[in-house]
Amino acid sequence: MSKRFDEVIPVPRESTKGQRADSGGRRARIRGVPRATIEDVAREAEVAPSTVSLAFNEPERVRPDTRERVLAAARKLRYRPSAIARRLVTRRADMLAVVVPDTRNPFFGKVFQGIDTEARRAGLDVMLFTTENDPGLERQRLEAAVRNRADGIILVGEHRQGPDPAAELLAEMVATGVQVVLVERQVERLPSVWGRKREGCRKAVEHLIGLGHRKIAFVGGLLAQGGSYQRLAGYREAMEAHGLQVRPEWVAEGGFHPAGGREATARLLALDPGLTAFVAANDLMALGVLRALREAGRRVPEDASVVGFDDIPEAAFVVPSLTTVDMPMERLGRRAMELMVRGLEGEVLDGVDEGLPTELRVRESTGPAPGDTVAGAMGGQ
Amino acid sequence: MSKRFDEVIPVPRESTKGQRADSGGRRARIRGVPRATIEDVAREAEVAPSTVSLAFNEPERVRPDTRERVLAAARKLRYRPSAIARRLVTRRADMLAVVVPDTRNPFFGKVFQGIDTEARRAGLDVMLFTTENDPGLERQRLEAAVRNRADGIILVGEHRQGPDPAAELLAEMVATGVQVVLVERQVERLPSVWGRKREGCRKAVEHLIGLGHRKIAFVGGLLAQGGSYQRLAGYREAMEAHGLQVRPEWVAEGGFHPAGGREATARLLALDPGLTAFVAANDLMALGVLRALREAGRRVPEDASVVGFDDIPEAAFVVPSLTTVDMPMERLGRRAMELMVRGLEGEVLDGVDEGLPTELRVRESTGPAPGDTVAGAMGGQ
DNA sequence: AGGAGTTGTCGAAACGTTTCGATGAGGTGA
DNA sequence: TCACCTCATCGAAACGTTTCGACAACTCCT
Repeated sequence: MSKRFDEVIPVPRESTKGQRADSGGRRARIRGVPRATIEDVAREAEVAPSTVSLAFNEPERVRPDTRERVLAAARKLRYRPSAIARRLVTRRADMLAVVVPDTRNPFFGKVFQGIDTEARRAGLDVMLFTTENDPGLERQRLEAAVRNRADGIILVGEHRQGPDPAAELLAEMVATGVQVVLVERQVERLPSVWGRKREGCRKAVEHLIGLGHRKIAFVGGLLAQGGSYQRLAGYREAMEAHGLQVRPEWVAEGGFHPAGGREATARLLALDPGLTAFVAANDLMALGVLRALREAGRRVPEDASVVGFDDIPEAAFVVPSLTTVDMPMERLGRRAMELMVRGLEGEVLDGVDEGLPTELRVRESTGPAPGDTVAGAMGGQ
Repeated sequence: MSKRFDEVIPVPRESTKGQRADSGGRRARIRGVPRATIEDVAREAEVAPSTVSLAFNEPERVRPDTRERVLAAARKLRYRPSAIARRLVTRRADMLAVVVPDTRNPFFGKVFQGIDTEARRAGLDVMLFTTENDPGLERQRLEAAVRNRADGIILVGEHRQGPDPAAELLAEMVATGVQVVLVERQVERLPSVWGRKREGCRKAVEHLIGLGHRKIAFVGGLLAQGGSYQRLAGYREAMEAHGLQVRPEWVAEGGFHPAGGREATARLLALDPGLTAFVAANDLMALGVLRALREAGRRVPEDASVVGFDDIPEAAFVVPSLTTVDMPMERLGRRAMELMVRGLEGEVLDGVDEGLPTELRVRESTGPAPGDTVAGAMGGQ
């Protein structure tokens, strides 16, 4: 019966000019004792397969002694029901796909942790895909999610400006009943959870202004990687609200990592050595800012102030500890997952668009502007 | 036909004292136009379903015009083959499970990135499970992997001392043909990839000894979370090789995060204020060490030296930048995945046990021991 | 013109579950 | 004792693919 698989015919397949990326050449599957199936258990327990199924899924519907017999047989044969077969017939995967740009960034790691915690509680398994910030890859990964017939998909992370390249595909998925939830991303009509970055950044800038700073730079992320428009907008708002002009040479962009922050800051300082404060798009970049300042011979916070974004665990521990805007990362993940579960239960999530609050955490990296003795009185939101 | 799913009977299920964790209550599946199946495509293209299958999987075996017709039909109907059904019949999932302790730790994030990169290239999808360092949870997650009939499983991260709690389950998986690859973990006979932590730690300590330090502390991870035995062993080796006594009060443990490092260091300083150097089990902890030292009024590197472990991206950017041991995290992931692919192709990986080299990166956080003017001449491996 | 290969397509069985309607054994009330 | 109901179990169909052997239509040779 399983004869066919004992010796795999390695299919000629010589002309491997096949450009079908998802075919992925056949592999051998040689060794391995076959797994027990529901039929094996049924035979062992002397009942019908359907009874075995009942014993597992609706135990109250089978007589206690039968159930015990079935369970014993299952244990004896080390039976583990095949989620594959079950999926096929129930048309439910009990599985979702999570798509993130990059697992190296602690931000996504924490969001994922939140997702995973809730998923576990809901009994859902999770496939994880990374996109490397590449829209083409992102598309492929979304396709993979639908191939796998995931019940739902959580898409994390901003995209470059302009119409969302995934919008059409997402719409198709929704049409076929896949539940979609967005994190830190917005697409018309799709449920979304995000941190109030604009507000957070405004608070950060107002904090700096309150400390007497006037020449405040914004160190943003790469436009191609989602930029940091909301944060930039918050920066602008706060500056303008206080009658401060935003000079183009006060805004720089760099990769969302320490090196990016450092290089951007070096450029900024070259353009205007008079800058006294820096707002970075995330904490990793802020570390780069700190380093660039040190290399320029500026002390923090005496000569210059720095604010980060996210409040990663490291932020409180670097020296000087980082004033930063707390993004509720794990909560974003948990909340997204809660919505997902509600959506899967049939609730319509059409208008849902939740901005979770952000909080300014003042630490050592910000202080009064140099030469300014009247620190104070302007902060607050 | 799909009538059955239009209105889901919410199954009484009142006696939910069922301890079967994996049953996860039924959910509604209401909306959603049905997906096109291979039969729909066959009908549209006026061929048999088996021909559609051929057209996709062995295109050279169907006539070009037929193939074109099939592809056109598929495109028109937005057909996406069901990976589920395919899995059932081929008995291959083209999918693996990756099990990590915690995605918040950048270490695992980078390892995963390596895994994912290679997996994509091999056309494999990946399920990710986290264990929170809990052996019970780990077991559950492994069970989930076999339920899902993953082709292989990559298990990342150390376990507490003593016999590996997962060994038995892993052996069963191997017996049924699941390919297992371990990262930073060793179980008899299972292929494993790891960084040479002992050697790395020895280099770190020798570097410190070379700088004149004699009272060197080891700030290790929590025993319950895998401890850091290899690193501790390297520390011991180096100390003893240089005739330095290892005092019990020079070794402390804490959680693998900044706070853990800080608290452990505070304890160490209380026990022996004479310590001049600290080796931490990872960079996150090292940040905590730095902070604890600062809080104790010690300057780094003038009064005390600190070495971290891993070389996370932040390490080069904090102030002072961290001397640390580079763990080839992404490479660990990539290598594990390469082994996995070879294993899936039928190669026997029985004796494989690869220790990838680690490298000491000397930066600003280490310097000559206070009061020692003869820095030098003893470093090296 | 007839037989032997070759090529392209097809039908049916199989993969391992769940679910629905059917069946039969006991229990109950008249 | 008979009709009726309930309860536990069963058999068969279905889920959406792949694969194997069968088969017809061509091509090629003699």
